[in-house]
Amino acid sequence: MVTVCFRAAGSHPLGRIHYSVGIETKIHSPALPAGAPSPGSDPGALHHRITGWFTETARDLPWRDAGCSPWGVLVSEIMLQQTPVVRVLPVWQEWLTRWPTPAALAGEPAGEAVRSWGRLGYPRRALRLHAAALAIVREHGGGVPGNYTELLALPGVGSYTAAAVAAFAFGRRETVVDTNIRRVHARLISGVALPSPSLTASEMRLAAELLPHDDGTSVRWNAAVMELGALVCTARAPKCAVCPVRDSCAWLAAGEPPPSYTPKGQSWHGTDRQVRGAVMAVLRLADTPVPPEMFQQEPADLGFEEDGIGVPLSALHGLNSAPEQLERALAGLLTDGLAELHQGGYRLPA
DNA sequence: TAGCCGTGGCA
DNA sequence: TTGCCAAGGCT
Repeated sequence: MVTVCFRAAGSHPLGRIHYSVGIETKIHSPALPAGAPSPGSDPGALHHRITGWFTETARDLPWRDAGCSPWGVLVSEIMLQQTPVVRVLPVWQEWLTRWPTPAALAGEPAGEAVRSWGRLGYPRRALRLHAAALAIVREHGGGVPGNYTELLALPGVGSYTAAAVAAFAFGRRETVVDTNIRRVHARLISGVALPSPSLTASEMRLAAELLPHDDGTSVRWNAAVMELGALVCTARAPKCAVCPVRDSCAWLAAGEPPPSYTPKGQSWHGTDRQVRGAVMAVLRLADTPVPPEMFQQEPADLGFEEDGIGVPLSALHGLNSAPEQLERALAGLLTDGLAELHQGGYRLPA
């Protein structure tokens, strides 16, 4: 029994994690949660219909091109974390032109990565991507590693990104689970409107169960389910009328029951995050260190040109009444390595 | 593990 | 207009 199950998980990095955590409970647990509905149709039919739909309607994205390097795929996956495709596209093109290899990025200061990150958001991702490039050069001879475990060890690469790069850049069979795939599984298989707030072990088991056994098919399946979640099975107003598996959907069959919980929104106005974002916008524009007192002056006095949108400078100016908030933001940026003190002013890391 | 971390489009 | 949401990761 143990031998059989270990062999089944052996080629599967996530399976190995489960094995090391607790083999008895994992091995003897059923493939599907006890109370969960069964898929309702055989997986082969789902595979055929969803991958067939993918072949016909998939977006033509540059990181899906056969000629795209593993580095290009890795950069895209980091940029796409919590960020829509349309905003990633132009920045990805610029990055791959400027830094076509990990060594090219590793040869420049981290601050250049942060600056060229632009307004993608979560700029610490730029910092981690730069650190990942350094690690790739130092520990992997300049080539993006191709297996899950080595990818997972890179800065900014978590379980999703490691599986995605191994699958999409190297053709490996991996259980890829992102927010799109989770939502498709929740509706199609489990019959609920939304997946649970955080990724659960049963979701991983379900995804592993649904994964086609053949390497190539599994890669297409991962991409196809993700695309289905992004284009059809969307969080708000899903387009069920054009869904290739609508007649197999447990959520539709159940009468589209509403979510069992209400997601808590992310606050923004008046938060430290807003101040951090405003400070970062100024630092990206500045070519000399910015003294702390400058952050609360009139935008025009900073000597920068408005960048056409004008949000960051005016937003920062409007925060005059919260000096302690600015202090927290600046201290946090220093701690995170997104800014450094130089000659009495703040600048991007050199 | 729950909280934190940017940004902008859209309903 | 306000709030939701987007190919998550880290502590």
